[in-house]
Amino acid sequence: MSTTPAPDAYAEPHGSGGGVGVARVTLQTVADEVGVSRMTVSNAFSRPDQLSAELRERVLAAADRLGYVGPDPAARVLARGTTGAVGVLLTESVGTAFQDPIAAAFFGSVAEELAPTGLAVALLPSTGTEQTVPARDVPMDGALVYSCAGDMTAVTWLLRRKLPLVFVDQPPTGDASSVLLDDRPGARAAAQHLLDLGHRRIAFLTTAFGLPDGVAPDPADAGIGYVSRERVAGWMSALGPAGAQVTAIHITDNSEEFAEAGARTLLDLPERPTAVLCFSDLVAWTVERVARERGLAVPGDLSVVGYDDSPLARAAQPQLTTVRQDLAAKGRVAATTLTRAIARARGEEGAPTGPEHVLVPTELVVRASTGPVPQG
Amino acid sequence: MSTTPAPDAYAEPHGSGGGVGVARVTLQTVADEVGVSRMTVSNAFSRPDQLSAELRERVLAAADRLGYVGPDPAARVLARGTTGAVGVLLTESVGTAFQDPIAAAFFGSVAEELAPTGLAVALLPSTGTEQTVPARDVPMDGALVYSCAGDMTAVTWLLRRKLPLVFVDQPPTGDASSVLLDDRPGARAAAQHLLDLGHRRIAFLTTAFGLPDGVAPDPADAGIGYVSRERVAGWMSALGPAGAQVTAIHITDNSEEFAEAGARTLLDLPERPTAVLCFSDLVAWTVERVARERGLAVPGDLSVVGYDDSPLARAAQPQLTTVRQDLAAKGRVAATTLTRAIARARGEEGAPTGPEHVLVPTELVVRASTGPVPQG
DNA sequence: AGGATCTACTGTAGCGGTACAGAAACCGAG
DNA sequence: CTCGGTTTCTGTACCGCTACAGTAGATCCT
Repeated sequence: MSTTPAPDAYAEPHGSGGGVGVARVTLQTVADEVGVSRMTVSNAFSRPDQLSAELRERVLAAADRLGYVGPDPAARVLARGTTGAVGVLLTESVGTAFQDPIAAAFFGSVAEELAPTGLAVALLPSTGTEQTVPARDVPMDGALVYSCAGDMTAVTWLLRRKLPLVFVDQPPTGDASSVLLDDRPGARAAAQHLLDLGHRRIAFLTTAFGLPDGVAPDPADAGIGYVSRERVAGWMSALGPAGAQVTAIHITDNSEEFAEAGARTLLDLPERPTAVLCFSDLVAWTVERVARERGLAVPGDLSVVGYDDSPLARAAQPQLTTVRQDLAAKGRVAATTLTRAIARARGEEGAPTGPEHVLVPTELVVRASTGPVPQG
Repeated sequence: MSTTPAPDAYAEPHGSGGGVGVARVTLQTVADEVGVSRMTVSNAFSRPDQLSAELRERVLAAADRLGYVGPDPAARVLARGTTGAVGVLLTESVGTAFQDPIAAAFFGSVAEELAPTGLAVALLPSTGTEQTVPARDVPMDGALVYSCAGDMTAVTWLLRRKLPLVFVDQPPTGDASSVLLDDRPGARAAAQHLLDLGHRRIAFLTTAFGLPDGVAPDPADAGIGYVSRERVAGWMSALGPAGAQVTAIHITDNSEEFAEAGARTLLDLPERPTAVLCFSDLVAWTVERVARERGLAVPGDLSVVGYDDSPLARAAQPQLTTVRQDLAAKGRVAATTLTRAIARARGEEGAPTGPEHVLVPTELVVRASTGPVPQG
């Protein structure tokens, strides 16, 4: 015995890649070990009711012994035809999307609602390499298109794949479903609130909602500025008939930087408005700050209205009058609308027979940043 | 000719499932149309250099005509062995993770850094259904484990799958890589700053960093409270030697609600501390608010130090002295560490030969919420 | 006793691609 | 005219799993 060379000496005769190539453990490996068919092992993992509890135990034990984790997800996806994941298509810059607490809260709510269904959420950057375009190459059962102004090529891929789609904060294309904020009534209420306080010289501070002059509107770009347009429409529906004197100031982006520039422009106006309707709480918060820096009182000299009712609205001094959107609800609705769209594509029972379009309500919240129009 | 029945009349002879079952368009369909092999069509899409430009054009045109979008992602994943996606394992509650601006900014940075590589990010809720456990069932090339205190079952799945893993804000297991915040020096500097201002009665307001009494520490739970422990260790490394009188107040969770309770406890202390070191800016911000409500001046009566340098730190009144962590950098590093770990698993050249462990620096930022110890 | 119905397991036939090793045609050089 | 080297396309062999239709034996009912 002692002269017998160690068995290991003969292992891996050709010493392939230095041990990296350990033959993979598959269903078959386990099946051979237990002495059953591959199908039985598959059932032991995926359909326990198809075999006796006793055999299942033995199979699972053998699998454990061999270090078999379970059916390979990739292979399972191919064989089953479902992926267990849905995509979320984001704006050009994913980072920006996450900086925005509104977007972040929305994603969180979506993921949370989806978790119990076992669906994972895949974030799809709309850009990609030449080689890899997530919207085209990531396996998924459906996708959420979230306010993707501009870059429509990713959306085009999703459409071509005929994936169940839900457009959020953006009008839908084709037979996709949609979840839109019912912005107009909320915006209208905010404007009416200012009118009721006696304001007649009112400004908007909002992101651009039209295309640059001379650019032909591309139908594929229908989503651009949709949200701003709706909010402006809501504001105007109250202010127009009342004959208020309206000044619109456009800011490039919903960021503190641009908001600050916009606020300065606003306060430099020869006939300074007595109230301002802002695209977001961030903008409103910035206006408050700039006004304070100039020694103007809010709401004494200037009433400010925000939008979203984000945490910032309550953190601001004075706390912002704003239009609340229920982000948690929006996320939940988006998630269920998507799962229903997927069910529809699969022809499941009880699934909707066509695309669904949901409006999420908005509501005016009056706090301390608005007050009666100053005398004189 | 006019007597010939319309060709359509004979289409779909067995009228299968009412049109739902339109035979799927695959590589083969296109290949037959063009009269080439399946392989050639595959190459037309995936490896253009393998065929003549002219033929490729014809293939692509035919594909377009037939409505063939491109190789099926699921099948491609199986055949190629790579998925084009990485997972991010989140805390029990995905929603909570996204509420937290720190976490949100981190994810954004990760996704942004990953975008150019064409990798999508899959959010893995650590829970799932009985049937579906994302950490086990989602195809991915690797994963980030982000501060997943407690629930280790999902992590266990990832480990068993032998996926390339990067632990973030949590000590790594096995041969996983890690990206940790270098909390101690920053925390130490914050504590030293208070000492330099003359403070000797100092409180901590932090999330629990130990296990409840009587619970045996489970090695698998090594990650629990890691961050708090590090910060406390940093604070103590300065305060201990200086002989400061330290009171630790534990809060259940890094939320405004618990922070508020903690702040009250703190201010009710018989011998009220003159300064407080907080686990986060959110906690510090809350302390400022509660102090203000009680008519205490910050920093006149109480110095407050935050942590993270989140946007809240600058929004607070007075602006918070805090310890900055560079979230964008942390995200970038986490992303590249993960791609390197994946490269290593694939045995690519230039890949690291072992797990990598990166420390992200922290830095004290002095603002207005700290001042000299009050006289008397 | 003789079907009808279950339960427990197996075999076959894909799912829709890609890798890799040819084979055939082409091409300039010796 | 032959020969090595390209370029261009093809055939085969998987990737690892699941759906579905069976088969065989056990159980039940009348």
